[in-house]
Amino acid sequence: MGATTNPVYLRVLEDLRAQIRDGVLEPGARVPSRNAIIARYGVGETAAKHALQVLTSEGLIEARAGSGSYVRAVPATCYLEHDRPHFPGSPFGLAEGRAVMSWEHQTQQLHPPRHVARRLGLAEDGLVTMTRYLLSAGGSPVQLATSYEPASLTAHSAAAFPEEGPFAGRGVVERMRTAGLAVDQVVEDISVRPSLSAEAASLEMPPGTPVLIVVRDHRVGQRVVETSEIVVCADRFILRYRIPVSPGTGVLAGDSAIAAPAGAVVPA
Amino acid sequence: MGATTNPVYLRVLEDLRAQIRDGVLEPGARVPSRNAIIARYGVGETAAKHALQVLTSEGLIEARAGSGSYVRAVPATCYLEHDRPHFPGSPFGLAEGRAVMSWEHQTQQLHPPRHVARRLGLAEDGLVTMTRYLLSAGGSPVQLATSYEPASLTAHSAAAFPEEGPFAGRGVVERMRTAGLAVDQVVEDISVRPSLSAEAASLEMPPGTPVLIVVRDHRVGQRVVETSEIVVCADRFILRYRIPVSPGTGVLAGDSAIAAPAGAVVPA
DNA sequence: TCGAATTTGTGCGTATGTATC
DNA sequence: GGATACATACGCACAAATTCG
Repeated sequence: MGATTNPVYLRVLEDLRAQIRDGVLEPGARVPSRNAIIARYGVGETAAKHALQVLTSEGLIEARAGSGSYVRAVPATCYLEHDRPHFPGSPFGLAEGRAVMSWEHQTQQLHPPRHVARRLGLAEDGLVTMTRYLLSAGGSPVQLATSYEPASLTAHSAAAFPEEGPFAGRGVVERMRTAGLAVDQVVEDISVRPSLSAEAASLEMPPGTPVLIVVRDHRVGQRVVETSEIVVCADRFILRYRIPVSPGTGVLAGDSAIAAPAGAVVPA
Repeated sequence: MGATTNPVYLRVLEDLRAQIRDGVLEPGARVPSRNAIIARYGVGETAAKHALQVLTSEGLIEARAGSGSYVRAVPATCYLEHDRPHFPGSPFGLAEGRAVMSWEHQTQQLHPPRHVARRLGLAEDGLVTMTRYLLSAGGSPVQLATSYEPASLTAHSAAAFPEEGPFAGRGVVERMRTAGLAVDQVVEDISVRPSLSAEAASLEMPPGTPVLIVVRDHRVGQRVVETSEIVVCADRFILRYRIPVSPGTGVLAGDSAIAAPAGAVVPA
């Protein structure tokens, strides 16, 4: 029948969603099968199918043909603390100290994709140094990061490559300093999109489930000297920013701490 | 029939996706209807339906009942800058100065949900002051925020209610100061989940579409004196954090401005 | 202004292939 | 091999929204 009232599948969908959220259906637990849903909720096959499909596309359940649908075992959502010092390619580290973070990296020089060239303010034929990172903890992948910097900036310095030479793994700010560039601002843009299949494979997650994207620019004045994209699975991780509030002052100190005087707080 | 070879709907799906990607179907253009797909590709109704549905869930097209499906003209994703000073209930403001942000709010006292009580370190029967905000720009809703603070903290001060009296809209830090509480740290946790139907209604978006959740705590030492949840549509908005790098120093000053000095500022 | 045609949204049943147990 | 479950596929029906003559 048509939907004179609320759609039938919505009733099933929201009930199951609630059960998952509230832990009635624990991670790894089996979700009622199509036939079970038909019987329990008194709906048709289409509605049952549709509800399960939406839950799948939301990343809440995972369907295994021949077996059943299961609540996705989210390994206890993890906090990624901004600026755990410090891992190459990313300013985020695991909050739990025990989990050791390891990484692989791979650097090459190439002509960047257009959107990167635009971010860096580069000409068509400009060369960039691109470094890919895969950060893992306890054997399972956590973050994917891709960093771009104009090759011309560091070409003649000891820091031409992020992960080689005396400045390996020392961070963008310090490396840029050796090239005479004083980074004065970092901008991080946080967005969400469905994962591409390549990313999903690297991060060992089902393709299409949402990922958090952090695009981070290192700037010298208005000029962007490095830009990177950090990809993390959105349902396993929470990004945590800690913002100190200078105790002496009153007016919105907490909020403005992020935009104002780091000088007073950070040891020189 | 079963899928001995490639699924039928995939042929349709990938053809349409390619046409959208390559600009053959421009933003705003009409996508072939169900019947048109059936005729043109020689597939059944199910396949046509399924292909269109996947394109919809990927956000590539937008379906209007009675009219047709159209290539989605992405509504120019908007930046929400952290700490545009300053809007009640949220530290995020629109990057574009022109767009005026307006807000409604509503305050009441009640016994908080468990997860809030836990965050605030409150007993079972504790009372909290809850304020809901709906921030809009140009007539359309942008952010939904809910703030909780223990009623006992501000009960006897002039700042008992966030949006009344002399401290209306002055921000959490300043209001807490009048109650003798020196906020020294703000923690923001960023996560993603599918929108609940109530949220979706308030934000005028389709239910189930992912939303960005920012859980923000104001802390005095280890004690959380205010906690709030900010909800924004993940499709349309990008959260932007600007982090200043103190020019004098080298070692990751920019990054650590946000987290490292915690030892010096926050009492363990 | 009204009604017919179109299109999407939702719903039903059924069938086959294939993976899992 | 058999039972179960999901993926894909067909067709059909009706409600609600839109469009257009």
